Amino acid sequence: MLDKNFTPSSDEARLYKEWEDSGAFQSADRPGAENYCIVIPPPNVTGSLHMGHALNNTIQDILIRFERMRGKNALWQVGMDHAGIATQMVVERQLEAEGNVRRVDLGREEFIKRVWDWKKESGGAITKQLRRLGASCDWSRERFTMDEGLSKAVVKVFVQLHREGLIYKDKRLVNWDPKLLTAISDLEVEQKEIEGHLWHFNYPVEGEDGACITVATTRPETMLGDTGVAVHPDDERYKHLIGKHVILPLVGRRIPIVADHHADPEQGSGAVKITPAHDFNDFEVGRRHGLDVINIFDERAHLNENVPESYRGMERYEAREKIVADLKALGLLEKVEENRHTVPYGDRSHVVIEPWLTDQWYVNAETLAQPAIKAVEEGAMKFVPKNWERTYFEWMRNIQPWCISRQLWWGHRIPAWYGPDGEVFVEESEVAAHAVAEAHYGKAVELIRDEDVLDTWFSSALWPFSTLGWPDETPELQNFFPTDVLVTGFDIIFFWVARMMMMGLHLKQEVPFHTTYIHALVRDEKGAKMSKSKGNVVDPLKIIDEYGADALRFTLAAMAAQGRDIKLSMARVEGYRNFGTKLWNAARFCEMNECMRGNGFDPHGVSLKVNLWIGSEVEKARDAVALGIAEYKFNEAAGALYHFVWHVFCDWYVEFIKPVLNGSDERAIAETRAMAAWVLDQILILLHPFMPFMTEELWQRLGEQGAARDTMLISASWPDYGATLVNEDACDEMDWVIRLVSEVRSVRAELNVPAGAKVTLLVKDISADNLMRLEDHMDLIVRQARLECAKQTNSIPDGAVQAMLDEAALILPLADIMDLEKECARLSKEIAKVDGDIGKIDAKLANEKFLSRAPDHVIEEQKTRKSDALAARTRLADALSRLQGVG
RNA sequence: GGGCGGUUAGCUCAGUUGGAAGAGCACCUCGUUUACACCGAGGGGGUCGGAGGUUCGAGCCCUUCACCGCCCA
Repeated sequence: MLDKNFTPSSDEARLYKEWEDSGAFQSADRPGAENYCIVIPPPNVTGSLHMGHALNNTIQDILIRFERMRGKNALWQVGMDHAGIATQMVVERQLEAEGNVRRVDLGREEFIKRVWDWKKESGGAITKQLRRLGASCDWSRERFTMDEGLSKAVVKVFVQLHREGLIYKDKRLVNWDPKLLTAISDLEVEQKEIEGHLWHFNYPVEGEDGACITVATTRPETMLGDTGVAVHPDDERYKHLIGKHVILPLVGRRIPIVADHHADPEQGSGAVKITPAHDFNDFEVGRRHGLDVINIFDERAHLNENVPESYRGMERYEAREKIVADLKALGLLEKVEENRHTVPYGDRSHVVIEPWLTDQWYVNAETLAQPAIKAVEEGAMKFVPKNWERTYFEWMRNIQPWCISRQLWWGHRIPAWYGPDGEVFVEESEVAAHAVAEAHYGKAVELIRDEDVLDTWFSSALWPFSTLGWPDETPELQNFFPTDVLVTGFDIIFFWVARMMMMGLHLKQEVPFHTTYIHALVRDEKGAKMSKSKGNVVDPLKIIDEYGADALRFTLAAMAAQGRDIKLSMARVEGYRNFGTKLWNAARFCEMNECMRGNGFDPHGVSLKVNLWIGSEVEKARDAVALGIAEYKFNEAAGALYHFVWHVFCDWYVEFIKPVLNGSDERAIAETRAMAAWVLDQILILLHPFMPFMTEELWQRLGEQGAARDTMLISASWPDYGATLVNEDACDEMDWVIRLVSEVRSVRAELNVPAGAKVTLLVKDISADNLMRLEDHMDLIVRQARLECAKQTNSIPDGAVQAMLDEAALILPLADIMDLEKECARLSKEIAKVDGDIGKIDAKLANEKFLSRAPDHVIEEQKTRKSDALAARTRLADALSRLQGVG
């Protein structure tokens, strides 16, 4: 016997283990079956499950469980990325805490060993958390971007792209993180608006006694590296100064005044100082005018030997204060304004990024982007919802070289070796590099390997095929590549989707997946983005603890409408937990009533109208769920399930069959028991992708009686009913019964008829068909509407209440019980409503243009509605006058 | 500045090709009817952000304005 509730806390872990142990997560090698593959967006090895992961993986799990049940050979390829910067930071902090050891003290090899130790012990906490969510990924194929195989892929790709000229080394300004001491890519920089200042400095013009040009800057410290001043060519204020020079204060350097469109006459003073080594725009201006490039910072953003001695070694903000003070002392500080502007911050270090001139490796993204753009234009890869392709195009069409080298130790070390003269040899191994070098120099030479590692996203870009075994031509690669759908958030389109597209198309000549489903961002219930600093983070594991994984999953699915963010509310989670309990208790009802599954039971063979009807509803629900999932409209699929389970199965079917089960017709009882058990099984199957734990538990528990189960639910087949189960006659009939019961209940409630009072229902003017329906379903109508009896009549007793059901008048002789005043009020209200309808319809029908231009069926519909409304009005008015007569 | 999205019931949100405004929660009334009070029955509640326009007909299409959010400069 089932308990009153499902207990997630004790059952979920056990069920998950049973699934995993059974091998159900592994792609079955079903001969002839279609292949289906999703690669997980690899979570970060340092990460832990947040609400975004919960949504992302719930959706993937729904898809994979659904396709697995549909008989596909389904693989959910799981794994993690090595998160270069984040992981290195974690381990460095740990070393510091343990004994104040820095990574340089350990040396590269020992440090890397420590990282692996850390990974073994505490890395990958998220994989356990994904299990708690119920994620049915194939753990036997778990991959890590630093694994041997994936590393091999990375090296191969680097060497190949280098040979093709698509990877090259260049000296450019990079986004330098002076805390982490590494370059980072444009995407890892966060632009933040801050309240700052705009300092106006006067630079004396050479040879113009006392004349100055005023430049405005938000970064005074960079003036030590100025090599020019730019003004707009059309700016009348400065035209006469173009070509002249200024003497840079504090430094004494003679630098030119150049005309460049970069200078905005509207901004600041209209003249702008140019520091080519420390500003991306200035770098371009400097290049256009052949200005010197003077680097004034070291790697920690302290001033270096290229500045006057008194500033050397100073930290950048310390230098800023001193420079402002010194210029002020010289009388060259014109003014200081409040100024709101954006400043670049490192997304990991949270310090201000310094544009810095270094040698780095770059990918020629522009070339690789072309096929990736084309693939989306031509529909080889589709975004769902479609509008995200605009974001993709926008970025891809303006793509910049991708800086892929990182000054870290944790990651894939760049396979480049340098000879004594700096000649570079890019090869797949050190041995190969030596061989090539020997051929180059004519003798064996010592080679030094590049110290840097690759951006983590470089390896992630290969994920859809490297995890399947590439560059080896494995069976998995054959079967599952290209994969089917990528499920991710919009914030990852640039980081990952775009780069996978570029790499997939370049290396495999195919899109890595045909669909990218972009899901919502999960926000808090007020709509704010969840963040640690705001303290509004909702921990999915806490929700799982309190309500169970099924409730969380169903909530996320139900709220995953396309194109809108999710504001997570606990009330919803609770509501869907209740939904689960509702189903659980319906199962309990079935169990109590011995609704056992029959061997070889065929729902096509039932004869009772209720059973024909519920079979129809099951099929409709199945189609709605399948369509919703197939179209990535998870909210619609979830809504269809919720409605069917609660408001069709529980509210009506279960109530309808009670009189049958308590009756004496053995055949009807047997049929209904088997049908109820069958319907419940269908519910479990349809709901399983959304609520895997509870459905599996019920599947097992209910399997203890009746026909034996062939499989666990996770491996059960999505239903194919063959010939349709939809029986429109049965649906119409039961719909009529439902409307009849609802109408009587509504009247009773409005008139405050005590719930315990059994009343008589009289029907007048009922059609022969409906009279037959009334008689056929007498038991359940009487029970549901709480009637004494229901019978046909030709006359209306005094003081009776009336309602309409299609052609029939429903009459409740309640003279003794009802509140006369209330009934008059109820009737008046009804009449007013009908009058309102009639008015609207009349307005339409009186409109000649409507009659001449609207389609016939619309006009017919309006006419029918009008005659129905008039008939109802007559009835109601008649009923009202009778009552008033009594009163 | 460029782009994208949003504004529908107290709250959170659906609304397929334009043809009678929906759900969940909350609220109110009634109810221990043998699966379920994490429940049942019934009910109230919306000038669909504002203003124009197209149309016989607009929550839906067009124009414009307002406010909110996000992304990119």
